[in-house]
Amino acid sequence: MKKITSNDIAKMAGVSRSTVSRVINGYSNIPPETRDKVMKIIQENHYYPQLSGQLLTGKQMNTIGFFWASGGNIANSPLTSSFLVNTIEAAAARRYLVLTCILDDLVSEENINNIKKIFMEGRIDAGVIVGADNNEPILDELLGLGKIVGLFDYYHENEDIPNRITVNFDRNSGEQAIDYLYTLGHRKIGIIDGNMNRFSSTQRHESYLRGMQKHNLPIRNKWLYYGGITEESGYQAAKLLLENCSGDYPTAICASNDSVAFGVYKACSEYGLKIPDDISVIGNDGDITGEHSSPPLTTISFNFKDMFYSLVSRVIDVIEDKEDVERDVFIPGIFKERKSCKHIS
Amino acid sequence: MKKITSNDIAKMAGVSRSTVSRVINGYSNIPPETRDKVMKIIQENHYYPQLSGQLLTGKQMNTIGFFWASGGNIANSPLTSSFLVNTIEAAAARRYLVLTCILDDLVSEENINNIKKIFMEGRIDAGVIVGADNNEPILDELLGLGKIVGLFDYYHENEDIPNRITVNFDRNSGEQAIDYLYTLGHRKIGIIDGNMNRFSSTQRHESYLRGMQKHNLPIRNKWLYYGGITEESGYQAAKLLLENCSGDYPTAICASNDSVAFGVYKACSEYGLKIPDDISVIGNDGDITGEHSSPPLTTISFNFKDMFYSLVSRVIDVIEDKEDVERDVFIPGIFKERKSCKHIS
DNA sequence: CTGAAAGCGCTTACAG
DNA sequence: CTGAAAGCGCTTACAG
Repeated sequence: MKKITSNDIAKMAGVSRSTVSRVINGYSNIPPETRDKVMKIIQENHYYPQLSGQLLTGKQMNTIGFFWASGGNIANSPLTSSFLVNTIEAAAARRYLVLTCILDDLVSEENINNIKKIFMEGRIDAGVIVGADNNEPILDELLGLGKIVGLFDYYHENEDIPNRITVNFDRNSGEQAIDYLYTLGHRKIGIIDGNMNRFSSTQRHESYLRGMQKHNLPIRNKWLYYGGITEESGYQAAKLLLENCSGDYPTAICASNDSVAFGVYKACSEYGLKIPDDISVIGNDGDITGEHSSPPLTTISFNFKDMFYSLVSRVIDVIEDKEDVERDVFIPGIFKERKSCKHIS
Repeated sequence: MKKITSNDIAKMAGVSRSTVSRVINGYSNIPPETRDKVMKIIQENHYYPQLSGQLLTGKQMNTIGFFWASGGNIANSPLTSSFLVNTIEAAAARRYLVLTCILDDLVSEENINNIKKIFMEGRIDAGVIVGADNNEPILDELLGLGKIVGLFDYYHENEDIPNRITVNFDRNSGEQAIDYLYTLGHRKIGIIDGNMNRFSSTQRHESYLRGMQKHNLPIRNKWLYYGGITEESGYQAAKLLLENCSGDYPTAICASNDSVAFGVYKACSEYGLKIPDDISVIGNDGDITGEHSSPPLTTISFNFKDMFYSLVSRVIDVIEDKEDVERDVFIPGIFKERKSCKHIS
């Protein structure tokens, strides 16, 4: 099956390639009869202009890259796999396609070469990167080369880089959690942080501390631990906390994200502590699994669909040279009261 | 930032474009000094050959398309979102990228045009389509136009189309389920089918019937219902079954897939029937959620990762003109005994 | 070992 | 309204 070109169509229709091209691209100055004649031949022959030719004459790819930049399996968590799907759907709404790439990190030479190649050889008009630490050199390199990159959970203060687009979690969700616990009567509050290489985790950490200070609550090292992004990491951290506070348990624990909160659940259950009767737990993210956990997890929830739509549509705005595109957007959290926190006297 | 071309590199290095191209493509007849000189300039300038130029000289895209062809949200189920991830990883192992596309159906004119365009304009070397019914005209059209398409859960007997690659579930899992239930002493067995537009569902249906006949078990209409692919559909079907059999309950129910089985769980619980004490349930698929359901679901499990690796690697074999590529592969199920079936006397 | 030339499939000024 | 020509960025015979 020999590939058919605009030349072939032109010959069959008895016109020039220029005219074929004009018909395909909807030029107005083509008489209807010519147009119909050419279109008929095009359809009969299932002719589609080849991307290769179009690209060379300046056409865009209409494709954005989605890079999952952080080890672990994107598929295992409904939350993280929704990131990809949201990206695909947000792009489709603007008639863009998505080239997907799963990388274990942004550090190995092979991965760096891969991602750079994909950007540089003109395969994509822009890229969305998820799961990057806040200081990966490859990001600056891409940006320095003029590539448009959209980042989820990434932010640098006081830097104005027009081709860098970000979407982030609102930075006050920690304080929100503390306020709520304070209202419920809690004064001894423990904190389990997330992965401190991620922007959101550092912000939540600081926000927790701000909340504690505001209410003059003591910040005790024995109630403060580093977790991570997985349930396991939260479990390990919570076990340490419960083990090392010699019975002087906090009455509530703030978890930097919902996975960590589920780890806290597990550790508490091993220590015979009932949630929320013996200890209250509050999460961050709003993972749907928290609706069905027992008890259902009180959390600060974020609309990830909105976050990715915001990110992707601004990235596409920049591709299309729109003016006044907002570079950095923070999405507010929504407090979801469920059953994991209890009023104490 | 003006885009730099091989011409620019050639000038800077004091050689011809031909030589630059030869260096990039690793031709052997280049003296090391020339090679190094050119490479240095290339790296200093972050030069990457543009895909647009390479494509025109016959280079492949090294990209396969992943089309999710069936309404509903791929992200909601860990099972279905793993399909995409498995495809991406299997492709990456062969140095292919994946262009993803989520379609609600393969029927609307817009979707058909979209998918056809992606294939025809040379954006992808082949496509993998998941969730297609067994008789979508667009599939035959694509195949007829010589496009390489990989299909999951799709099969036509007695047809030899070299550019159609399939991977399917082994067709005896229904019989396996019946055999097992028979061994446990069950004689009154109900069946809830899946989406009968899918190849696997029809095969499971027939396989159940074969199993019943083999053991001379009665196939009663009142114990036989159509479900679908969702938990909700299984729930509705099971409710009908329990409602309409006037108390003459089957002692066991076969569910065409695990989601349907969870729907059966829900319906049984509403009817006050305990699993497995009052009624046994056996699924199909091996969704990990079945490990944690209560009771854990006995099922015929399939290794979806293997299935997608098999599919993708054979698709790539065909792209690369390898010989003797197996067109149709059936992956055997693995019986997973958990806690949802009980021995009865 | 290496350069000049042709060609891949398009689109777009340019000229008429 | 429409065709001939130039050009986009590469690679690959061809010739030397």
